[in-house]
Formats: sequence, C-alpha cells, structure tokens
Amino acid sequence: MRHLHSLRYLDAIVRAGSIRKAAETLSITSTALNRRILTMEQELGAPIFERLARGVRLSAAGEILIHHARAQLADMERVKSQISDLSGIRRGHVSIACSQAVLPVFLPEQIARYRGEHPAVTFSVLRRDREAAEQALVDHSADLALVFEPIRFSEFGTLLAVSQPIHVLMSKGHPLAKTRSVRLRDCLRYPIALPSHLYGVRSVLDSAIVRLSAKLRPVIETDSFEFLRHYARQDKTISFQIPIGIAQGTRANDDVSRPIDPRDVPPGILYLGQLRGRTLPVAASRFAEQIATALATSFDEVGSE
Amino acid sequence: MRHLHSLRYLDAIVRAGSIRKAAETLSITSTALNRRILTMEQELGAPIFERLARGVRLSAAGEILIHHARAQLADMERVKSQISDLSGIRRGHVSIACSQAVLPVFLPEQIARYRGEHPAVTFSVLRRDREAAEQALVDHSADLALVFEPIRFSEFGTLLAVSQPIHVLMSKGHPLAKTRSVRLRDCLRYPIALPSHLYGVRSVLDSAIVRLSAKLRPVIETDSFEFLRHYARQDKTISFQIPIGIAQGTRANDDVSRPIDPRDVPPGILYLGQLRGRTLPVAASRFAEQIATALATSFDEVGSE
DNA sequence: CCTCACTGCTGCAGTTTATGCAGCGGCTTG
DNA sequence: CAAGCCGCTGCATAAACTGCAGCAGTGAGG
Repeated sequence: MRHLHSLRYLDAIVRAGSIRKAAETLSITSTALNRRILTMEQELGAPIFERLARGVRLSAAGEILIHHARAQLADMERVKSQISDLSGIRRGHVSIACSQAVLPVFLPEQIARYRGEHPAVTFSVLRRDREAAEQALVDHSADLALVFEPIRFSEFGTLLAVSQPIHVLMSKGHPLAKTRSVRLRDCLRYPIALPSHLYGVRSVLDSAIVRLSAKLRPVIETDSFEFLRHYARQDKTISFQIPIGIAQGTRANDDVSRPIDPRDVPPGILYLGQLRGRTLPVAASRFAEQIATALATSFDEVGSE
Repeated sequence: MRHLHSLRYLDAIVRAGSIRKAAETLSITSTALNRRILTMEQELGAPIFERLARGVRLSAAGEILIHHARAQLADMERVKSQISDLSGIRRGHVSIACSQAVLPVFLPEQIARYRGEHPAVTFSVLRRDREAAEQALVDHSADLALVFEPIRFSEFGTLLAVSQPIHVLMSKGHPLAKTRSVRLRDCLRYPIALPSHLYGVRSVLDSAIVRLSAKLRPVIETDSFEFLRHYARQDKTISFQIPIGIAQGTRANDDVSRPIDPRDVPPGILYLGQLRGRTLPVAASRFAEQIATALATSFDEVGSE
C-alpha cells in the first residue's frame, strides 16, 4: 500500500542509522528520504531524529513514532493476509525467532509439514538468543518466538510452554551411557563442553551447579551447538542439550543422550510466544497452532504464567 | 499526517454510504475519491466495496480493512497526543460515550475540572444507549464509555465498575418521601413514569418486577430523562434514577429521592470502560483515571469481571 | 593541526501522482 | 418512462515527489 511508504522509510532509516545509507537500501536518493522526514517532522510538530555527525538517532518522539510505524506495517500485513485468506488462497509469510535447539530437527520438520499443506506460505527463521528473540517480537521482525528459558517477559505473550529436562550428550561408548538417568555429580568427573552463557541450557545448569556448591570447569565453551555436538564425538567430552534439540530415532547417530536426574537439575521450559496483544497474520497464527499441538503431544505442557 | 488520507477517505465513505456524499463532506470531488478507492483495491488485490445503485457497501475484505483503518487513525491520534505530552503541552481530545445518567451532573463537573488543569484538551460527549456505547468504542468514535448496565461485553475492557442502587424520584411532598428507604410494592401504588427499554434503569426494574410477579404500568414512557424529571414535578407521578444522575445538595431542588430497598431491586452497575486492548491517548487515559477515582470515592466499587 | 570522509540539508528542474471538470451508462424510484 | 442518483472514464491542470549538484558541519586519523 502506497500510503505506508513513509513508515517504511522511517523504519529503514532507524535500522540503517543514517538517511543516506537507508536511501541506498531503499534505492531512492537521500534527498527524497530527507525531505520526507522533514515534512513528517513538520506535520508532527516535533523532531523525529537527533542529527549527529555520523547519522541520525531517534528522539523521544521518534521512539514513540517508530513503535507505532512498525505496528502499523505489521498490522497491514495481517490485513492483507486475512484478505487473501478470504478468497481461499492461503498465502502469507511467517517470521519466527528461535533458540538454536529447535533448528536441527523440530523446526525444519514443522515448516516442511506446514508448507506441504500451504505451499504459498513463506518463512523466515531467525536464530536469536533468548533476549534478542523478545526484541524481535517487539520490533515486529518476528511474528513468533520459540525460546528456551527466555529472559524478560514484559512484552512476551505466551502461547504454550513445555517442559524440557536437560539431557547429557555423549558418544556411544561413554561410561555414563550405562544408566538410564544420570546424576549431576557423576557428570563432573568427565571433561565437559558447554554452550556459552547466552543459552538457556547453560543458565539452567549454572543455577543447578550453584545449589550443588560445585563448579563447572568446561574444557570447551562455545556458542555453536553444531561444534559442540561434533566435538563431543571426537574427544570423550560430554555435553548438554534439551530433548527438542536431539534427533530422535535417526539411525546414523553415534551420539547417546541420557536425562539428568531431575533432583539435580530441574527441567527448563521452552516457550512459544508472540508479541503480547498482537493479532497475528493468518499464516503465522495457523503455524503457531500447528507447532503448539506438536509440542503439546511430544512434551509435557507447563501451566502458563 | 498525509499518509493517512486514504484511510480517512475510506472511513468517510463507509460513514456516508456513497462516494459522492463522502466527497462532499471531505470537500473534494467524487472523482478523486473514486480513484483513490480504485487504486487501493488494485493494490489490495480485492474489491473493498460492493457497488450498488444507491451507493457502495463494504465487501468482506472492506470490513477487515475499515477495522484496520479506524484502528490506525485512532492510534495515530494517540501517538500525536503522546508526543505533544512529551513537550509538556497537555493537549489532545477525549471522546466519551455515555449513558444519560451522567450527563446532568457528573460529567459536566468532571470535564470542567479536567479542563481546569489542562485547558488545551477538548472533549466530545456522545450520548449513547448501552449497546451503541460499545459500538462507539469499536469504531473508535469514542475513547471511553461510561455506561449503566451495558449489554454486550466482548470488546468492552472494564476500567472500573461501581454499584448504583436504583432510587425513586418524586416531588417534595410525596407520601413515599417520608421513609428513608422505599419498598418496591409501595411504588406500584402510585402513577409511574418510566424510561424506555433502551435504558439500564428500566431493565433493572423490569427484572425486579418479574421476580415480584407484579406488573409495571407506567403512565408515561419516554426516552428523555429531562422530560421525566420535569413531568414528575408537575403531576404526582414517581420516577426512577440512579445516584450519579441525581443532583446532590443543590438547593433549588424540589425533587426528592429515596433508595429502593435492595431486597426488592438489586443495585445496577455503572461501568467505565474502553476498547479492550487499546492503548488510549494520553488525555483520554488521564481523564479516565480522574473519573475513576471520582467514581471510586463517591460510590461502592464492584469487583470487576 | 589539518585532512578527509561522511553526514544532513537546500535550490532548481523534471517527473510522477493526485485532482477537477464534463460527460457516459446503469440502476432504482416515483 | 423520466428523473435522480450512482460509480466510472478521458483529458487538462495542479500539486507532490524525486533526482542532481553542491554547501556546510562534524568527528576520526594521521
């Protein structure tokens, strides 16, 4: 819709940090962009940006406005998708911000399944740590978030929450693999590879370790689970992961996982959520329903709030 | 803001029912308006209006769009008011839809008081029956609603609810005025003037009467409380009203009011509310706070929901 | 200290978009 | 069947937007 161009421009400037850069990405001249901002500021009666030597920064008024603008843009998408839906065409776009754990198995499966039914729907998958995921909801760069142990909750509207007990990951022949369930103390006797503090698995482990008045001494600390998994296969280190991140039933899998005894480490929680109070586009809403049922059937649901 | 013109036009057409009529009220030609709609429909990929011989009517897609448009327009007002508020100027506009009962005394007082502090704020007061009040919230023609015994609740977000026992209204010398409280049966012995079924007072009375297995036989039935009050002064009829509608402590008042015994007629409830989930403009929000405290101090608050 | 790269901003000209006028055909109503 | 609306279209005009070239201000780096 033409009438939203100003808002799109605004958004681009905020993201780019300067009018000229934004003009490039929008493939118009900085002149046009600059003028639009000037007229908007005049209409508004207040400056939207502070002018700095290296670009522009949102003023207080601008902060309010950009929030409104992004909401408008997202809402327009929703309207369009609802109208498309009216004529029977299930098209649209779903953007989802998620923790790494759902990337290898769960999300690919789910998206493939959804697109099997609705091939006209496209997806964006944003890998975001737990704090950034909520931010993505706020600035409407994501419709949905699927996050393990999120940090802040103010703008997060929970759709579903499921329990995710921490599992120990190791190669097949590892001594810990003998028992059904593993005690945390036993883990500490082996070299450990850990995800960085950004991740929920780590924070759950950390607080459990504190209660044990022990200390985690990781041999490897990384923010790539990909690396973690491959490394554990070579060295005899152990690692940790949550069930949704573990490929179940794949044959060519030399890795073994065992749950940690819940007395030692309480299960973490995986949240499916959206921006509080927002009405999602049709496609996003349907997809959310799908993964909600998928989650609810595979894992234990946790009473929300 | 210029970029919202299309939405404003859209809204005007829906209200007017035809493009030509709307064009008049907008003081542009029908050509321009028509063209805007056509291009919007093209951009949208779906017709917004059905064309009839006598004008236009919203299509299904149009219904979705107009809802969005009105929300956007209202939200822009909110943004503007928040930005004005930033620079310390408390300006803005508050539109309130309300039952008649608050018109004579309560609302004039409250608005005057608010405008005493913030003279730059302007008001619209829409007298709406209980059903139309909620409709006004939905189509954003009102920010707030102050309604006695509303009918539907789906889109109504309650801010405060206070109890309003029904009072009997009569002229000074009336026999019923002797006691502190009046039984309903006693009222039935006198000629009665009643508001029409549109009003909450009537509906509360009606259901109470049914329980008494008696019948109301009103001498006068009207939708004007103004008339009701003046008539009761001349004839010896009695009438009914809720406390907030009764001028308390004014000297030049020949009317007397007595509460009906709560065993006969349970108190009705006066609701202050807004559109569920909407963020109000600053002025409306402040004003709502003011009347909420005013209501809470004068009357008994009722646990919401 | 000076240079240099980068910023936002402005006057002018060209282009695109929106508007207004007159008029057509279709429909309902009296 | 005529009158009165209605939405819609071709054409000319008015308004808005865009692009080019160039200016002044600012901060980083040598």
